[in-house]
Amino acid sequence: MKEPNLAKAYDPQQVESTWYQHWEEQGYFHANATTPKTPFTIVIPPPNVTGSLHMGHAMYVVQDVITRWRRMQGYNALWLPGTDHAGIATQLVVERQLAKEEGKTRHDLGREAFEKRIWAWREKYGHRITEQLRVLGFSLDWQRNRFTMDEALSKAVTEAFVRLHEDGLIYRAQRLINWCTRCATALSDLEVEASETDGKLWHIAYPVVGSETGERLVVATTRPETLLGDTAVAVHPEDERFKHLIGRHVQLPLCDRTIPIIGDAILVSMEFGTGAVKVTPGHDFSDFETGQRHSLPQISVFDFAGRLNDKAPAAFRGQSIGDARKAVLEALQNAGFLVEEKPHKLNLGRCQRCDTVVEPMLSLQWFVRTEPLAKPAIEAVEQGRTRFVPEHYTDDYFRWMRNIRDWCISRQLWWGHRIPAWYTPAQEGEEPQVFVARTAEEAYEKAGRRDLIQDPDVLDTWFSSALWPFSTLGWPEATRDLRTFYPTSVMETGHDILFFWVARMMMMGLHFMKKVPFRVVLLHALVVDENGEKMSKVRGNVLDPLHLVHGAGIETVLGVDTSKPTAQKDLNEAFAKFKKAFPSAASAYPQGFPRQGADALRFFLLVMGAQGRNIRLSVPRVEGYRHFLNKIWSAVRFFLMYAEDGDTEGLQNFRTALLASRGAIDDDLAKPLVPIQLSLSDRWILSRLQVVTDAVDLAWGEYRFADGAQALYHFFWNELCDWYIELCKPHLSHGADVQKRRAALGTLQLVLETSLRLLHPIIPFITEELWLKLPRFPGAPASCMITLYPSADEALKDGEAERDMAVVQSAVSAIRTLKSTYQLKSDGNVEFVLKSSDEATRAVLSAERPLIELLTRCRVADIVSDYPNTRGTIPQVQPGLTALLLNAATLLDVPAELVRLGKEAQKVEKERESLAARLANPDFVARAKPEVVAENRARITELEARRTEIERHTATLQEMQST
RNA sequence: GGGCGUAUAGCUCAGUGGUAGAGCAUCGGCCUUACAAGCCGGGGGUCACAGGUUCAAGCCCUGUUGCGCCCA
Repeated sequence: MKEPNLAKAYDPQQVESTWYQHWEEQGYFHANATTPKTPFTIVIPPPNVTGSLHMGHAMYVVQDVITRWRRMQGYNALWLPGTDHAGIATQLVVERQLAKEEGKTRHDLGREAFEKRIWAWREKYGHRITEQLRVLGFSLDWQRNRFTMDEALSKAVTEAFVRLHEDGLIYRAQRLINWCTRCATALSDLEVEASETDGKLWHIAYPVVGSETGERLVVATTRPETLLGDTAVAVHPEDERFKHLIGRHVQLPLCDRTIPIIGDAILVSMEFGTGAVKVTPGHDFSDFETGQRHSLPQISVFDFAGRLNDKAPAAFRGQSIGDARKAVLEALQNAGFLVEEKPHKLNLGRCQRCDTVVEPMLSLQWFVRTEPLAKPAIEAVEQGRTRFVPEHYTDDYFRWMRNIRDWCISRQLWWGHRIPAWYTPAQEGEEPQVFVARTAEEAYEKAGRRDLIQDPDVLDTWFSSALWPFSTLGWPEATRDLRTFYPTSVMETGHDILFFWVARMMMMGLHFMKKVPFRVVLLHALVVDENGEKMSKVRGNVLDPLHLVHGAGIETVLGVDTSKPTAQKDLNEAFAKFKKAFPSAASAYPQGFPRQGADALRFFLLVMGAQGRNIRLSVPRVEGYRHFLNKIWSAVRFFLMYAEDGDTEGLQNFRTALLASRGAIDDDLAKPLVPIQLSLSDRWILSRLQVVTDAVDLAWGEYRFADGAQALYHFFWNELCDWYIELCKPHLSHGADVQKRRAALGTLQLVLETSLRLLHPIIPFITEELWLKLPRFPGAPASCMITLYPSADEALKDGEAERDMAVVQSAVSAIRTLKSTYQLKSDGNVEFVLKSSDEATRAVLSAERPLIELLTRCRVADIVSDYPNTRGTIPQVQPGLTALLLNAATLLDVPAELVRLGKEAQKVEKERESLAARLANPDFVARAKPEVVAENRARITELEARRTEIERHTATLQEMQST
């Protein structure tokens, strides 16, 4: 034994500070497009360039596991990194900075200067996110790092736009679109989030024109201010109350217009409100459609800044929409048109970015005609060329694709890809002509004139993202990368961007590349707080993954600025929110988080990311996985204490020699000169290693990461550490037999080395550190990450060893239970007899007696088939064997022992009865699978034996009690 | 309103028709020379509810309820 060259305890800081740079410098992350190896590609879902790391990015660990696994399996694995330019978000960030630092707006600067400003900002801060991805150990090929605003990718965007336009799949039209008054831009349907809001429902009376009875039609509305743009009132054509009014007109209150009463069964529900609906095609999507059905005019009464325009009556012009509502209601009230006002819950569309209520506005915008693009994208999934994991997302995909609406892609921003369309200058009474071209020159040529004006708008960021799987590989150029790595293998992302992104990549990939962009779409769970609520800044339930990785004081965790005078108050408020969202973390870490390390966080996310449910972030559980890493650390440390530096040659050949000795390698030269004498525990752990290797292989292949990670956790801790390491100790000690020592040391090294490789994709840092500490031989790879991923050796699977080991474990746990129940000392004087009627069991017990004694620190006095006089003993009856504590007369509390045995008997009897009932059922015997019947028979036999055994001891005790 | 997911130990979660499990927490005992970030042992369950299919249901089917998400 010696002091190993390894710190006593695992320290994530020490382990994680250097490896990443080394890996990157060595080029291990780089995929070469010219190797003959089979390519395996993942393109990263590009994080927002303005962003910083959040738990969603931490989930990229799934991609890293897949990539590292495939790389180790010998694939030419490419994981391509990049960021997107996040049009609105980035523009907002820089505008805010400009306002704060210089009190200026972007208009003060002008477009060109503002764009320069954003680029400068990007230069300064845009790399934060990529640095943070490195902290988590992600094996991204940084030589291929891409940004959606790169020259090449911008070219791809222009090319895609022009070609889609040529194909008739992009058009410009005046439509009702979603308008965010704060961001001052159009949005696509997806960027609008519906949120239930407390509002009111107003009943407003519209006088019927020419009614002799003074009849008034009362409509119900949640938006009275849009009344100014009404162009009809609709009732249900079957509604007996109003049927007679269809075709007549009403006087529009506050305006000197009359509007028709129409019958429309689609828009109007007779039960809702008053049964009459005002129709405002200029400000409501369903009204717009109604207007189309009835050829109604569209009147816009708001401008793009959210104020009433000159189409509204003079009294309201220039007011904000909110003010106008109050003014309209007041005017209606005064004029006697307001009938009723009651509370009402309504769904409001809000801007995804800034939460402002979105206004439907009539506007001239660019659209993608999606239906023809969706068709092949639907077929590709129907035919299985792309499949979803978990599978149920397939239905969501189909549903959305089959009801797809045209996609508004123009944005009134300054940051993004400028729309490649040029117009002739506006002239009285003439529509400007439109020229779509790759460059201004091309447009001039097409137009035959030079005084064209380029469209000021930019494209939706998601438009460029939709091209990501091929634009990042060089499209539209026919590059080597594109040939090699497209279609990509797996797309892994959160299910929240299935429509935003995945569906659109499918459409664009198929359109431009004629091949699906990816074969598998893996949709992971979202990371939520302990209550299952989505993390959001508003709720104050966001945790920064890096605070867990590096550790952080409570002020940092809560994001409180301690230099402010209100710091204490802010801290208290933030902590209250934190406590609500993360009760267990708040009680365990009131002062902040200790350093958990990237590996622990990775393990946690992977093991919790089982399919079909969200991941509730539990900091104590992350810590639990750090403890597991410490366990791995100390197990390797244990090995290093015994490993001898000079012996590496023998150990390097251990596996080969082992397999040759099993006949699994047909090579006499590989056979060891001295046979390898494996102990039962050696054979057992080697067999278990093969089983877990298979399990992991299966799990990764099916993208069941939780299963694989859990299997490895269980194997390493509960089999390798809890049993094998304890069992091999006597073989490693100084007095041990040299052959046994060699076998144990070789086995331990083999198992550790293989385990580290199996674990590497999950926890790359610690496995690299430890793997390199193991004895190495010349020619070995320089890093764990470029070794071969293990696969099971069939020759080392050993059913006999597993059965025999189960006997040993059963005996050990029987003795331990008694020891613990009776609080016996571990002074080596406690004696047991092991009893089994089965000869094979006794043989195993005899052979492994020293180990049983070692593991229990007790003496096994005898191993017998029967033990007639049990007076003065205390039994622990296990399946297949009984352990008897000897010389227990003084300890024995007869009534208490009777209770203990009684409970045991009850448990056995309950199970025996249910089995007996099952076996007594002729249908079961006749119809169940034969092996199940046999299993049940064997089990009932065993239970009966145990029952008899317990009854015998009970009888003895009762006899003792009565005498 | 439509769709999807989910309900299992105090908490977080596995469980792929055939003996209900893990981690954390809890209780008891251990500083046993790899690891107290540890070791050993114990307690803890009407598998949301109601029906059905089956020889057999936590698992499959139907319905109900709670929670979450998506779409309108």
